[in-house]
Amino acid sequence: MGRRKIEMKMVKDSSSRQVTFSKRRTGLFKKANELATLCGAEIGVIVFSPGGKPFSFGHPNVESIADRFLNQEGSKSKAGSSNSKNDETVERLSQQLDDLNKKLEAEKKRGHMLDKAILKAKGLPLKSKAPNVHELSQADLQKMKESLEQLREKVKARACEMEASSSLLLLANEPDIETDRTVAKNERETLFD
Amino acid sequence: MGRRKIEMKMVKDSSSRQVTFSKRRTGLFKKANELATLCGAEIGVIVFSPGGKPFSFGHPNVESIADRFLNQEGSKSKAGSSNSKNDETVERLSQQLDDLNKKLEAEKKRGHMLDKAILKAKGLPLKSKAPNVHELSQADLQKMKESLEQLREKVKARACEMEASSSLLLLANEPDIETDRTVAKNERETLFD
DNA sequence: AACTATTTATAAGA
DNA sequence: TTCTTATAAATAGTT
Repeated sequence: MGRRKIEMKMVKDSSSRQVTFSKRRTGLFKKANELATLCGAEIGVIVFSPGGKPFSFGHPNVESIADRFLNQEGSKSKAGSSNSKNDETVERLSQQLDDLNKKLEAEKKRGHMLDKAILKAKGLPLKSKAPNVHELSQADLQKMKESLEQLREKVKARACEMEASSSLLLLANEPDIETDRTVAKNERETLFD
Repeated sequence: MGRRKIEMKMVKDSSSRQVTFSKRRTGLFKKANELATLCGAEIGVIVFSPGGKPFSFGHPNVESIADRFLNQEGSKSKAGSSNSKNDETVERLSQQLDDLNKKLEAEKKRGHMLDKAILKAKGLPLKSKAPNVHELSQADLQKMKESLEQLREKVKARACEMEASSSLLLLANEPDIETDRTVAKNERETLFD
């Protein structure tokens, strides 16, 4: 695989093993997510690192998958009426979690591409003042302008959509949640440099 | 992937979806096995097909992994209540939700900044017919044009992702754009210098 | 954390 | 379905 093929046995060097673990765990979760998305499957993945640290991926969430799997034969029994409310809560939270996860994924992807686009743009010349500008037809320029404006609209629409759903989520679930500006700042302060 | 790249959405055709599910489930389990082997990790993977049929992979076995995962937190306090397990789950999910909400907030900021950049771009050269356009070289215009054309091709497949970055790419090439001083400085002051 | 040279995974097609 | 194959994706080694 990759730059070199590796033997399928325990990686000896502890440091390399940690790196491999991290990379492959990420890859595994991604694959699991793709399988869930493409096929509508419900998936739970639980990984304990060599150090015993737990990681998990779940669609819609690990707990429900694990429960369902473990109780496949035993079926449900002790269904007290006091549990039904909690069950509903779990179901609702799970759905919200799933939804949020999807949105986050989309946003992260977009952000990453944004980074790349900006880096690319920085490398472009732009110094020369061109005399041959007229070789592009006015029609071309008009087309470009229109496209740009369409894009603006789409971007705006998307921003609004996100804001709306976020607000809804907050209202429905955490009325007193606080917006964490610190996280926002820290996560992207090196973006545009 | 493969012969063609596919959209990351539910495969519509039921037959194709079944094939995809089968292939990717195999691939996922193989990856899980490799991770366990290479890193000495303990892994459990549970998959319910769209039809509700269960599949699982475990190293050393799924049950022990699932048990360990479900009980690792349940042991910390109130063990007497019959609702404790559900309560733990709710608590866990709530925490995840909270965390995700914060991350979404952070990502949303990117969208807002995009908006600001685009708003700033209004009243830029492209809007007024010609004068400022002459300051762009033909090569630059050609690049912009090509970017737009590439963009159009990709709109179908990646509607929400490419348009934003492409817009910014075009805007970033704009020599007359101003930075928005009202935004916190470590967020974007050096954006378009 | 980013970068590539390669290896793997896999979507279509036979 | 299983096999093939062209192409996309993952990733080992490196910086």
